[in-house]
Amino acid sequence: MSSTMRDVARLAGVSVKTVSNVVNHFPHVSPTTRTKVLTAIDQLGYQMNHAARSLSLGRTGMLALAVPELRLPYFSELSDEVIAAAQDRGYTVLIEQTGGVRERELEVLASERRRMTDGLIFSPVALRAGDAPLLEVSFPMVLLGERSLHSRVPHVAMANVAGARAATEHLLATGRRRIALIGSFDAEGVGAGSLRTQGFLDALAAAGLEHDPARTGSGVEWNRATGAAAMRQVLSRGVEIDAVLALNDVLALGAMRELFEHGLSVPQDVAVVGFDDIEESRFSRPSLTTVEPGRPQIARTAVEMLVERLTAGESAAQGPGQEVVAEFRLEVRESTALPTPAR
Amino acid sequence: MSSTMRDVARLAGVSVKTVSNVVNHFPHVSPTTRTKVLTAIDQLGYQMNHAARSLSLGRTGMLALAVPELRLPYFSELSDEVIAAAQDRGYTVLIEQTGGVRERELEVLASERRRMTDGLIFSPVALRAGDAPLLEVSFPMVLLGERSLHSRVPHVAMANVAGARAATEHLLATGRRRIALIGSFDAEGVGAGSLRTQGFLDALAAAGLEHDPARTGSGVEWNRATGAAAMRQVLSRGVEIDAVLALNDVLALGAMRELFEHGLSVPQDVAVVGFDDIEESRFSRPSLTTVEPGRPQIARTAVEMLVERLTAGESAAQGPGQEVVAEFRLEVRESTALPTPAR
DNA sequence: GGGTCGTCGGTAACCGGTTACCCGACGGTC
DNA sequence: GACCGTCGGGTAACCGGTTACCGACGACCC
Repeated sequence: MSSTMRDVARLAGVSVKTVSNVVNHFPHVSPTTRTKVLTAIDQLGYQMNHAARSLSLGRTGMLALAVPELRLPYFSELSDEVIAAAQDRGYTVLIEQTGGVRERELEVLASERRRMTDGLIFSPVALRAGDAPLLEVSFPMVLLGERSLHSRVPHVAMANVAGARAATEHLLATGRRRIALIGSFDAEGVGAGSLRTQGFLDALAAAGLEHDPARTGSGVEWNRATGAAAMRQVLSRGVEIDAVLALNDVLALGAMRELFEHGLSVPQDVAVVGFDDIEESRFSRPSLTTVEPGRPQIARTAVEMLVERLTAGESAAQGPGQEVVAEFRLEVRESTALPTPAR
Repeated sequence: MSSTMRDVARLAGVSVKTVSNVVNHFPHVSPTTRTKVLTAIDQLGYQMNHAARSLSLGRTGMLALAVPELRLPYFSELSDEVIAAAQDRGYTVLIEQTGGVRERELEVLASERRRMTDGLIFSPVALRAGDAPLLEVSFPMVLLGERSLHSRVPHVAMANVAGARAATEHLLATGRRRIALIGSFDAEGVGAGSLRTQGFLDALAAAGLEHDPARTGSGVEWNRATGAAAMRQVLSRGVEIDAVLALNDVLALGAMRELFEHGLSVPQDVAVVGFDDIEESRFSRPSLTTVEPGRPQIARTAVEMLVERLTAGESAAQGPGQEVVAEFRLEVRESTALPTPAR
């Protein structure tokens, strides 16, 4: 069907080595020879066979990115950024979805696709503390997540505790005292949920306040529907609230939706804060105050760390479990605005 | 580093052919032999080298999906559905982004990644009528889009004209007469924009109405920000409106946001309809009436058509440019609700 | 009991690149 | 004019699977 390097070599009257030298931009090829080869390639419409190259080199040029779900805005935006960063370094990204389910997250580590990619950027959300040993894998991997889970695997973390704490402090600073917590997490989990909750509780404690469990709306899956349901749960208990901290933006958006259904206005009656800074939060009504966790930096850093491992050769193994914590920023928007003084 | 089929064969005391037979689930392998081989595989932790297999078989087991942008909800949801459908058939999906830019869409057709995948599901949005010949490619491809662009390439289309017409008729049926059109498109384009606009105009014409160009808000890039800007444009002209048809959901969401900024309420003052039925539209405030274009069916059908081409062998070339048009459904939600009669 | 058929498994060529190693040619030096 | 160093370019082995072809062995039949 398609032509091979041998065909090109024959047509150009050179050897396969020379063709290889040309396509790989090796030095030490005379201009005349180069031209001959390029002409032949053009004439035959030659395109390199990627499988053969991979087999020979022992690398595929692909990185895998494993995320819970692509349809969650945070992860689709993250994927976009990872793809861009990888592209800059000559890598192609293969996305895998785990559904945020522990079994499927563990499967990712042993998947057949590990043999199709040179390395993995893995964002687990359902693994537990006891799973740490399973992360000691033999292939290059960079984790997106919390330090609690892994010992010697390099990873890029976000400031979950500090971010949630800052968000909560912002609510406190604007006079709110009865803050609902929307979204929960697997008790054995070590993911963002427990850390963000920690930051929330820390801020309350520092202000001498205690969290009333009746103000917690549970929802392990973080999407709009569970956000709405969790909010409904809290409201149905008849407990008074003047603010909401949601564990992420989509939960917050679902919660806002539910508040409106109940005739409560944001931010006049209830202030709302999210976490993630997805694009939608800038266009919701009202726009959502949220924690920007440094997602572009996370994507870029993860790719850089992984590519570095890949190109470092033998020295790769020696590297200690590197950790980078991205810088966060609180994006204050309408959902936590104070009533105008004039009022 | 890792072990090969030869190693397994040696340890199991059989030949590579037998190992191959076992891992590929060929019949005619005695249970005892199978067990020996599986034990050896287990013992060595053998995993097949994917590149070698691809080289030998001449297929990679990967399908490419080229979309404008993953961060647009419509495409992240579509990607999820395509990945699921491909997985069911044993294929892995590689996502490529074109940014909705014509040059990059053309690049996709010649990309190095074509050699890494067995086929392509391509959703072009910026190609023009004159580009049709460029789509006569030598590799298996299924297009997501409009029939106007391609002659003999199999494709899966959505009912853009009929869907937009139904949406517009719904607005007319609820008494709206001064409908703004939000979003525009490349005049030379043949994408969804022109077709949806066509459906809109058709519906108006059928009702004996004419569209006032002052009610068109332009925005070629379809996202929330342009939706808001387009709405602002229309409102700033001082022209009266009682409804909005946006060319897709994110434009509609941006437009709603802008209407609120101007103190207009939806649906009391202005009714709004979108197109795509992204998940967010069910949770916006108010929830958005929209056209559900049959996206799951589109994803499934596209994968089925492509896989069929791939497995059909030589007969593949003979197939005529198959076309499937997905069934749409108008999802009526709050954004077009009639004021309650009691009022 | 010998021949034939069917089953199971071995051998080796092949997929299409990369690259270690080698050689030939050419320019420069004494 | 002979020798040496340098550099462009050729040959062939190798990456790790798949598979055409072939041989061996057991069962079944006459």
